[in-house]
Amino acid sequence: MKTFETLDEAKKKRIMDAAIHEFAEHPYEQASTNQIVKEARIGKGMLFHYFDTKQALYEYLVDRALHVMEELSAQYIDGSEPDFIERMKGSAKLKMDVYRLHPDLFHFIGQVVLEKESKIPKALAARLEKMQQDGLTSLFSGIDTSKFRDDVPAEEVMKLISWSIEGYGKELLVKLDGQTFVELEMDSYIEEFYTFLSVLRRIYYK
Amino acid sequence: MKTFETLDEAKKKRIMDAAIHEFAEHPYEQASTNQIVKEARIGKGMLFHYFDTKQALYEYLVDRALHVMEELSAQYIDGSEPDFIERMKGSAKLKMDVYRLHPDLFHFIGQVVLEKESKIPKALAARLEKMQQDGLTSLFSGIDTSKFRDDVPAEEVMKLISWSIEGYGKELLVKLDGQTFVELEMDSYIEEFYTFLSVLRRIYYK
DNA sequence: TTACTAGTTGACCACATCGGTCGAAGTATG
DNA sequence: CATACTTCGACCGATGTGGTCAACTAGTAA
Repeated sequence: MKTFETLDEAKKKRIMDAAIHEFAEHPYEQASTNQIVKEARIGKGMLFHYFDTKQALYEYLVDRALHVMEELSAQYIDGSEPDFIERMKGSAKLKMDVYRLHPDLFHFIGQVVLEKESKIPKALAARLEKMQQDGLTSLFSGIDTSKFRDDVPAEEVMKLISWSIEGYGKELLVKLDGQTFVELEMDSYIEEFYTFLSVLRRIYYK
Repeated sequence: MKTFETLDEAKKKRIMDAAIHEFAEHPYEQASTNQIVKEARIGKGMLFHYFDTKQALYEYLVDRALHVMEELSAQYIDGSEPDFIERMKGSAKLKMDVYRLHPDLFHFIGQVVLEKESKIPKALAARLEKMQQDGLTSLFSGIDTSKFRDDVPAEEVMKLISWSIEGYGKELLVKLDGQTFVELEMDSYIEEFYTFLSVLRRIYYK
């Protein structure tokens, strides 16, 4: 790990991308260091020179992934915004940007969470749990529920809205699958998303 | 395969359950026949006596799975029902019962669909595709859209409703996770589900 | 030129697991 | 006792694993 940090950025990125990609697609035991060095176009020796063991590489990646998510979450999600849909908008944009900039990050973190017996030290596990916890509370607490229609419980309104946005996002991902994003196109998708949110507002707000 | 059909039901079920479970959790190449015989509590020799190869076992399982799904789909989904939510109700009940009676069936079929280069012969692949196609059309075509509220396009109303039901179902699964189902409890969940549907009706119908 | 260093490689190691085989032991029937 | 049918799991060659290490390269200093 000592020498890894001093590598030129391009090679560092190649290695981390390859490793995150591999760990995103397979659980820890099935993820192959052979596959990682092949995709990163480095010799096997180098990987074990930078990281003494597969486990050390894994923990390094989890740490970096959590770091990125922590930074972005703070940046995108405003816990003081009382309007539910407005807050969901931030969360949706967060997801979109993560998908664009770090396509494998969500899958990677997902795999870490799914791991049967946690492969990570307590300190990392705690950060991971905190992130999950914060993700929920920062979305659903401190919301001004008086704006919602009265004939459905506020709790249920929030669930229905988030399920709808989730479904919309999933459909969008399928539509975008494989497409290379030009910024201009992206803007039109965001436009469409905002109209979708206004529909939800019409349906679920007074 | 000749002798397999003549086994006593209990052993047959043990083997099929074990095999479907294994193929549901891993893609074809990673699924282990060793694991299957262990879980089914039979010797390895027997498995390769009933099915000559892993591939033959796999194809047999896909055929049986499709058979079950085809039967149940016909039984639960009424393509002539013009009310959208009513039709979704049938589909939701189908899913619930499959989860109860054949817990690994959905995952198994999902894995078959995900397989990069299809491991199944054309005849099976065609049945699989037909099932997926029918699943979509039988849910969304021939619906009486005049009942929907006018300020949102009918297409979008149907998506919103199905996303909401999907979210509800997923939450229910988490709640039920690990719980052993007593029929009585089950009824109360169905009751709750019907109230949920009536909420959706209030929201999305005129 | 020579000597030393730092970076890099992939053949190689012991081990595990894979799909599949097969000789032998067990059981039932005659 | 003999014959036939089940059943088992040790075993096979092939493949893949995380990790090592002798050897090669390129640059620098004397």
